[in-house]
Amino acid sequence: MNRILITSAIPYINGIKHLGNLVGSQLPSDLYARYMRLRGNEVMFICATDEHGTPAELAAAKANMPVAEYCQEMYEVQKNLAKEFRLSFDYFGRSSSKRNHVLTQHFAGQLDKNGFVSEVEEEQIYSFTDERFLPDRYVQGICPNCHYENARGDQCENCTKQLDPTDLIEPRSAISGSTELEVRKTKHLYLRQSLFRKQLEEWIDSKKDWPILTTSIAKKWLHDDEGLQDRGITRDLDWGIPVRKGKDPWPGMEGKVFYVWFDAPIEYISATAEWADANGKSDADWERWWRTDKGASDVRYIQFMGKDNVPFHTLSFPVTIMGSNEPWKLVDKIKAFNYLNYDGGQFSTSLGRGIFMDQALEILPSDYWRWWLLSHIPEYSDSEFTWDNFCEGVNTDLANVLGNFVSRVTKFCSSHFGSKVPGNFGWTGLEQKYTANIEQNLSDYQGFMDDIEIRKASQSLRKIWALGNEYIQEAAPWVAIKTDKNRAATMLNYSLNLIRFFGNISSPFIPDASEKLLGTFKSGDKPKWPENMDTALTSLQEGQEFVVPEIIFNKISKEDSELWKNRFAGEN
RNA sequence: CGCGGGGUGGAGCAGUCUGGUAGCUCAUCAGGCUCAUAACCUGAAGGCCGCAGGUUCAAAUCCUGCCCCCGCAACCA
Repeated sequence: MNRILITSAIPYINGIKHLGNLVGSQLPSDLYARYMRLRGNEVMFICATDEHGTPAELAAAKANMPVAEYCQEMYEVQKNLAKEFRLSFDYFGRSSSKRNHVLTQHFAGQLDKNGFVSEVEEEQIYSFTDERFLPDRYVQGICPNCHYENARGDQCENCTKQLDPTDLIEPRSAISGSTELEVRKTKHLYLRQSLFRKQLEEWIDSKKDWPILTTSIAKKWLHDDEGLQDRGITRDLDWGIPVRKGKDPWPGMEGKVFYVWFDAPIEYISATAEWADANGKSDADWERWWRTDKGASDVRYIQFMGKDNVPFHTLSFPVTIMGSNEPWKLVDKIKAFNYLNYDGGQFSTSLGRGIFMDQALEILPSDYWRWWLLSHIPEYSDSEFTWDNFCEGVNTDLANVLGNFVSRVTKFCSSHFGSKVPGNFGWTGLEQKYTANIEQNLSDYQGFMDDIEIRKASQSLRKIWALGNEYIQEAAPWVAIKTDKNRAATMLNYSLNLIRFFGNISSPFIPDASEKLLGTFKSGDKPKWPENMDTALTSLQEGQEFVVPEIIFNKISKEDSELWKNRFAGEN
């Protein structure tokens, strides 16, 4: 038994996430966590909400709520949606937790003590109307280069020129539109990442099993321009973790908070501590996952995230860990994903374009989404959600191949033998042939899951389901029943065992359906990974009762698909 | 010459590292079955692997140049 620590990138608090967010980190990490548990490993699977920063404050203001209250509410919403998508987190924490405050301040103190923090005086735009400093992106104006009217303070999206907010002609606040701005001097803490360039490069080079996407993004930031730059880790905001050196105040930094990207990854650790608190465990119980001096040296740690998160996880957060000079666990493997687009464009929260987690569950159960999203996950390039592809995938794989197999077997069996498992009067070469074939595919499936090759794993699983139909077609119990009832009984015994087998191996992808498949036999079994094929396919007792299940997956009709296509097309 | 990813039969993808008769799923067509959710099974047709050169006995795969699509990746998250 191995110990596997799994974290999903933590979703930002300002609203309900769309399917692109879901498929980029939470869903694949859940797949892996479920698989690893099924294989008998000890798993700690952590996620949380990422609650700090300007967008959270603005979203709260828009909702006319105090920011803490807003976050509390959205946390509950996200937590509940995660549950409905069957995301099996051991703990779903909050980056605003007490634990994270303490730990973030602790890391900052350690980094400072070790000389990896510097204080930098810089100029920032302050808006009187908004009563806040504006991040570069929230300053708009006319581009000095191309005269585009809505250039942002970090970059002009029209001519792509990189800008400073002070370059803009007629600058205004993107929040209020106010032009009552001034440049103010303000002091911030910088993380001296540049000192770690060599160490980071060696560390990244030592990782041979990371996706190209992960390493190429990391390398880009290591080598671009003058190489890895120091980064500001504090902000002039109200909502966040107050800047402190461990437990002590930080002179000159009063009223400032840590930058979200500094405290967000630390929440992976803090959330594990929150897990311990919530379950009446001791510090030792969470530290054995994170402290290599306290039992974590045999832990394998895997992170899941979208490509936009990669620089923080390959560079900044490792620097935070390394620079602490404390024995915290570093990540072993980073699995990063590209983006999922929606029907020819991007998902858009502001335009209401695309499908959001709550809406998805209004129209179909989670397994439909889980299966399609995972089998089409943007693993090696951006991929696209279209209703035609979605319906095709769901109807073919889930309804026609898997669901229909269960129907034809259970219905045929109950009409000829009653709702009891018929006897096995001995396998022939046919059963042996299919067993061997399934075993081969199971071994592929297992290999792909171990390597986190999700699309390939889904193809192997699908192939196994299809073998059920191929078997029953070739066996043709509807012919055998006329002349040799025992032979027909054996075929159905084998087929019913296949249903149970499918239930056992499919649960990482489709946990609810998996439960239904196992529930067919009224045994209340939990999914269990098959260790031996012969045993797995002969495990049902003769005479054991089963129920003919309701339709497990309904097909999606053309009408529904058209209806949904229009509903989610967005405003424009 | 901003950077990264991608360009393989109608659609979605694998194969490219480690050159050697181009593979999978879906859709199409034909046949079979009739237990089943008009489902299932079998077979066929369909591709000069973005373009142009080069290396080689041999290139989707290696090298050079070019074209096209997607994304923006720390100071929004």
